[in-house]
Amino acid sequence: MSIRKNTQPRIRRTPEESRANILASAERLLTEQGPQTLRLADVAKEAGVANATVLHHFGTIDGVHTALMERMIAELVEKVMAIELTEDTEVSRAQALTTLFEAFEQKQASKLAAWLELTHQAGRLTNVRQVVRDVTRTKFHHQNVPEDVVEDVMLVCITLALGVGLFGQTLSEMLGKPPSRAKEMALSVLMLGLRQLEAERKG
Amino acid sequence: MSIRKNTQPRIRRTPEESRANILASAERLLTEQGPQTLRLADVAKEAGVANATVLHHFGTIDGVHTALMERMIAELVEKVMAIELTEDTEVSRAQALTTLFEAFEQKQASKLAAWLELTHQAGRLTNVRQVVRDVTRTKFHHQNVPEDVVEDVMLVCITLALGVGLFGQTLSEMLGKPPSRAKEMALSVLMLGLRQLEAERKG
DNA sequence: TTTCTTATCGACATTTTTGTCAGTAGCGCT
DNA sequence: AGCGCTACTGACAAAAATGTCGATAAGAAA
Repeated sequence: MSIRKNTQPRIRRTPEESRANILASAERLLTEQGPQTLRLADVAKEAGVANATVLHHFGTIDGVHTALMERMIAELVEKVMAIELTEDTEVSRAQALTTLFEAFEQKQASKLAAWLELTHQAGRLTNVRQVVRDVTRTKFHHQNVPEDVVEDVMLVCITLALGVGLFGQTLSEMLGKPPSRAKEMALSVLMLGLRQLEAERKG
Repeated sequence: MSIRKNTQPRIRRTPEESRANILASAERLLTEQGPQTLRLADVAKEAGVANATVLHHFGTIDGVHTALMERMIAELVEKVMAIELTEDTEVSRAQALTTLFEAFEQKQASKLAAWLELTHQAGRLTNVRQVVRDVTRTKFHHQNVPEDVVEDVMLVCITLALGVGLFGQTLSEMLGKPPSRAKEMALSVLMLGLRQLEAERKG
């Protein structure tokens, strides 16, 4: 006489699918609830699996954290590298900047960056320099501007994009303005500032 | 026959001193080790007191968090309000911006802000709007610029200051540049951009 | 000195979170 | 159908973190 536990039928995924499912849930938690909800039980529940299943695929909860960081970093890098800047007109530059801002906003890449910074894990971003170098060469090589000037400019753009991505919406709303106001203002100031910087270099 | 435990002599502080000591330790932990080290045992150890002592003064570990947030917020507000901008020349404006950047950098105010944002506690910053209003009125009332334009400008400045404060150093170093490079570049671009914005408004 | 208040502490209790393990069940293969 | 592999699970164990409590001692006041 066997006792029949009324459990749900199991969903059996490929290891890749299962890992992807768990990481997607973790990412949702990170961006919607904050890093402190990235606990074993929370992640497992969000993913709809048992705690032990998470550990089966990632070893420890820290393994989940690491894998999540790497996944999000890869996503972001891909997005940034995909930004088009074939010709450097005002219009195309504005578009590129807008895309950059959105890359740091969507998928909460800025939150990831802040998380890394606060947890002193920014060292994981080992390829930032390489990415910036690649972008400098591939997108700006047709300009006659020294590479380290381009890098300095990208430094400001990224810093501002991160600031806007992380704080823009909250700050805008705190001041009783539409949530995209910070982004818009940042874009304006950046465009004008960069134009002037360029003019100064030439003049 | 009494057993003499070899314990350190107790340090007895006033409640205010004790709270201050604990909060200072917590702040040190937050900025040097990250938010996840703001645990009861960590804070107590850093402050050199027993766990129970921390709870005696703050009730729960969350009480410590709250008190710390409030303390750091008050500090920051004080610093921002102290920024001088009597006359709006290029030089005085540059000084004011530099001071603003440093206010968000020192004492790790940007880390506090990121912590609040990530933990969805930004609502604690209830007086941001009031501070911005006050600054607008007291520091800019001599200008003939509409108040909400001033507010928009301050929005960009704060966003950028937060971005620089949180990510500036790390990003600069990742690109193989001196740690203050992001701040310097941000200042340049901001100054030029604001000047242009002003010119456009007038023209 | 003696008394009183209370900041402080160690020991313990409770709760939360992580990790282990042996057995179960889905699925492809023969 | 039967077999083998392994993703999956619940139950349990271990560790970590928070919080409670009675006793102690530092300092002020009588």
